[in-house]
Amino acid sequence: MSLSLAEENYLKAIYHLSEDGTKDVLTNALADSLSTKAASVTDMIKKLSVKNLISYKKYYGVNVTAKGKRQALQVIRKHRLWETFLVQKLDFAWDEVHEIAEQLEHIESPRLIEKLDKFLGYPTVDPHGDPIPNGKGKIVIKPQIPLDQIEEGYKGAIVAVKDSDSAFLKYLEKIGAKPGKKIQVISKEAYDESMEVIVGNQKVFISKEVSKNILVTE
Amino acid sequence: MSLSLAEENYLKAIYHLSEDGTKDVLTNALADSLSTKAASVTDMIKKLSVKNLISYKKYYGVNVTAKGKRQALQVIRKHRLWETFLVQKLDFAWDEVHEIAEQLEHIESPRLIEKLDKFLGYPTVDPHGDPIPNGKGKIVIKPQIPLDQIEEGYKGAIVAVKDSDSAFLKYLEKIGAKPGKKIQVISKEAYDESMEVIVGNQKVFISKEVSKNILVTE
DNA sequence: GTATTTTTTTAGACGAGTCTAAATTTCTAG
DNA sequence: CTAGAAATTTAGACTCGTCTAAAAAAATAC
Repeated sequence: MSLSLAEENYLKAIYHLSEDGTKDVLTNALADSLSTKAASVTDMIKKLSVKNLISYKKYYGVNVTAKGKRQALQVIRKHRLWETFLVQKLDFAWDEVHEIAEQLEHIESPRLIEKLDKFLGYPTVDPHGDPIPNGKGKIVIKPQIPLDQIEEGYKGAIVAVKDSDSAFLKYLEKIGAKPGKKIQVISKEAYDESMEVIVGNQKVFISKEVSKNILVTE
Repeated sequence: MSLSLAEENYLKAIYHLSEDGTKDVLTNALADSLSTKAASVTDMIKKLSVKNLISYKKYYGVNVTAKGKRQALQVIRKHRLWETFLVQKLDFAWDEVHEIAEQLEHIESPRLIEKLDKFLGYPTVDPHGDPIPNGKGKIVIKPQIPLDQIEEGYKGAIVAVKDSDSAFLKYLEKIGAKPGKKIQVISKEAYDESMEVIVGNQKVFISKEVSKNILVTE
């Protein structure tokens, strides 16, 4: 019983907008997120509801069921594995891969995903640092703290970045800051909370604007 | 002006059934090949015709136009590059990749295909030995002769296989015969045209049934 | 060269997914 | 607590790709 492309996209959007199933999602929010109209959302919501993938109470928003969550996580797993492939193997920049992965995530072949996962060395995070659900749909999240809450003398590594704005990603690229890289905090300015850090082996100054969007290990 | 999934599939089928644009394709042949009904074929044919991708005269079959051929070759290029990726990088067997490539060939991103091509080292043939059209849609074909027309003493290499039946491919796998492998003809039996050949460094007997489906260099 | 069979096309319908416009329900200001 | 605003749902229509059944054209048989 496999899902259509549209069904997968709705399910994924609901899962994300509900913040991993914790909040209910409103019709208009979903319409905005999917660049469609509220009427279309209502139609699709009814279908997913009949299939027991989401729970829906008229006028009060929707959320994924356990079954829907499983399916959403499979799509997310595929999306993030493909993004990892595009960046690591095909040499795409982080900010170019989203649209392509958006297409690739709908390819149906469990064997393909298994083999891709193996080929990539069973990665646990994608190029943005977002966790990749495993084959059973489990997400293993390492604790991650925004860099702006870190004190002088810290040593650790970047695990993820929050903002996915292209200009921001390009800036990070330039200073060599990407998930997996080691990072040290040399000094922190009390006045504006700007920091001097070592990332890779380069010393750089970063503003609070930037540091709050970089997530690091404990 | 990009094509829908169905349009791409029709175009590709027409191109293949017309033997690269040399013969006209009949409605029923197309319906069989696409596992659909003649009425559906007629409908789609009209659409492709309006878009100038095929030329169509009622009751007399269709063929690709120059524009349609270009598009068909792009899809075929993508299909064969993905098959190559699946076999060479993800370690699939030849006979498992067709259906997956059938999905992957519709992913739209010229940059993706360029980068995939580079990643694979600009291959000229896919795992079945079929030529991969280049970025401009040109096919570079090496001369290829069915092995059953070859005489004793020949030394050359396998360039392709004709039959794509799974059992046949598995048999070839077993005797180590795949495109790129060197092959020598030790002896040929006049009575049934069976042959003794060395492929790789293994000596094997093959029937005419098999040899006529193996294509080799001049 | 007419009759029968085969192939192709047309006519009309359907499901998926979307839309606009109108109706309904819920929210919110005063 | 009620009127107006905002959000959501319903009604009806459209496109895409498909189908079945019937009509039309072409091929074939005798």
